[in-house]
Amino acid sequence: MVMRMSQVVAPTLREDPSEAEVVSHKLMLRGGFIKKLAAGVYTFLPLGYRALRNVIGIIREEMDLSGAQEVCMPTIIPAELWQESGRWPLYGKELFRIKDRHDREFCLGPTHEEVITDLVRDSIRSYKQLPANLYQIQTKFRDEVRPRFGLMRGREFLMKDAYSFHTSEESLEKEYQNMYQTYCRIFDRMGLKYRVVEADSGLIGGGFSQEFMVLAETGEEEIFHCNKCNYSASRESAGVGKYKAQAKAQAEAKVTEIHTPNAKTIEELIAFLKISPDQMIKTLIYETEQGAVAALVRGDHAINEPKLKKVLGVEDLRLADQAVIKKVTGAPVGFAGPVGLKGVKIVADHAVELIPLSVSGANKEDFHLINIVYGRDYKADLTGDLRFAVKNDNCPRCGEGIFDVSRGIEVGHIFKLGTKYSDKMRCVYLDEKNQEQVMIMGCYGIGVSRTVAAAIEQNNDKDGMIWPVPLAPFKAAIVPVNAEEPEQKAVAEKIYHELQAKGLDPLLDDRIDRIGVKLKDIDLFGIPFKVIVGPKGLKEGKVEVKQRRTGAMELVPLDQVSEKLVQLIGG
RNA sequence: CGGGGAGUAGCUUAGCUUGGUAGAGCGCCUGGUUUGGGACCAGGAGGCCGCAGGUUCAAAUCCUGUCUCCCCGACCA
Repeated sequence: MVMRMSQVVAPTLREDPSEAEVVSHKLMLRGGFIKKLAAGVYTFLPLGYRALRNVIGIIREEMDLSGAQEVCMPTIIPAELWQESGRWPLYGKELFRIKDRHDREFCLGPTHEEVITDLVRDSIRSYKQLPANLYQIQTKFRDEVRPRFGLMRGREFLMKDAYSFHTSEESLEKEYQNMYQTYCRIFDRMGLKYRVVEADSGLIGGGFSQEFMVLAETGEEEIFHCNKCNYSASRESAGVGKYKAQAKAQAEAKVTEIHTPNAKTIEELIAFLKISPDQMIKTLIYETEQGAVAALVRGDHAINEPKLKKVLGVEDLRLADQAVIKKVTGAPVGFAGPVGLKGVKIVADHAVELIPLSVSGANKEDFHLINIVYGRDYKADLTGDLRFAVKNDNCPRCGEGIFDVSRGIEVGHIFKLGTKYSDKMRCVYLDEKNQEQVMIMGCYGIGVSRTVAAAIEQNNDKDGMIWPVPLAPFKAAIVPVNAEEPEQKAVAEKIYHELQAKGLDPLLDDRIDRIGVKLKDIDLFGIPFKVIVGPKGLKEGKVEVKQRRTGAMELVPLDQVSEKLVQLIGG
């Protein structure tokens, strides 16, 4: 097949479409890579689909190499399976629910633990068939509350999901490491800069998990990493290490009640009392299955509810409403504090204990207390790490370094699921002793379409995308300065066929357009190399080879062009 | 789901306050002049002004409802 630009369906735009905000979204729309059909639902046009196929190809090759087997499961899933796993009522509105003509309930699969578990429990009976790792590359649906940023957070998107089944934790651990290595190879091959972080496993459940983050200034996620050791974690799960030297409280300063009319928020208080937020105690009243609790964090910190759950050992946690707050503290919202608080468990973040003289609500409308000393004026029933980490916090792993923060885009996530699904869905096998055992599972995802967006997010400039070679929709574009001039035309065609013969995936820009227009488009597309065929070069029997990323240009004799590109593209 | 904003040609948009023949730039088509980084001239095609009601002699414009899209927040295997 000859790829001639004059025939490629790529409706490019000179202006940014008003619907796009982030750079990858703008560029893909401008380059005619994708077209929106509905919020969070996109068509891939030829150029976009070529890039997507490159991503798919690398993932598929590496997954196959890892020993995983590809399958393809339905996108439409009967509700019964989800009821069996218990997720039907839990998953909420994000689950795209539909009914068939007989009023039977289904959902569009947002993830496929249920389907794969159903498959494996019926297909695998013996320990001799384990371990097994099955994967698919398939469209997923999540009715996101707010789809945004183009392919970054769509409602319909392409995902690679793999599920492994084991007879032991050791076997799972081995496969988990295998997947870890496989993921590293996948993202290395794509030429993307990424970092692996420890993460919270969220609704999918299970224990330890790691996320693969493509680094980009514009990433949605904050990544915390130690400047001394190799600890790195997502904002949700980053632990806060031990605090260093603490100032001793001045015991003589007595707790004093201050009238603070209308000052309910931290901002209002620091302005009113002329203090800094790190002197404040933020007191949040929560309801749990064990009753109400008062959680304390420093005024400049944000509470991390999953951490709070862990420290308290509760399942159910929600912020108390006004009535409960009034009952617990005796004051309206905004005046809660730990001093004199009775009848609720008090749980404090480590940082709160260390405030020398702190300020909090007085549990009395329009009053706050100052000069509070921990241990003298109140004591927490429980202390722990309750808050989101911030830049410069101490590393919990090595205790030496502090956190740097960078931004990234989550493109991969690997989990040890354990028996969460196999247990509920009775996915069992017979072991050597003829005993029935529940399979232990792992689960490994890559956001395939999101990876395309992430690659652009990481690699672009004012002129457009800059594809890493392995992902580029075309590796090289041959651009005659004047496509109507016979010599240029002939030379361009010849080079085109040479490159194609060498499997270099070239594009021939045969459009009858001014050179500037053609080059602008090719740059926008992010094609790594351009071969410019013009009269100046031809006089000396040469063409120009120009690199998209660096702008570097080299004159290359005609008979050496294909060789040169083989060398540049790397075969 | 809460707050904000926007729907006018393929794209970017003006017009709306103060109702009276729907405009521009880009792109597209034809002809000509050009031709090494988004050319120029001339001519042309292309609009249910998101949709539905209402007010009015008359609605892109005013009123009501509704749908869609975007942004911030909450949410996010």
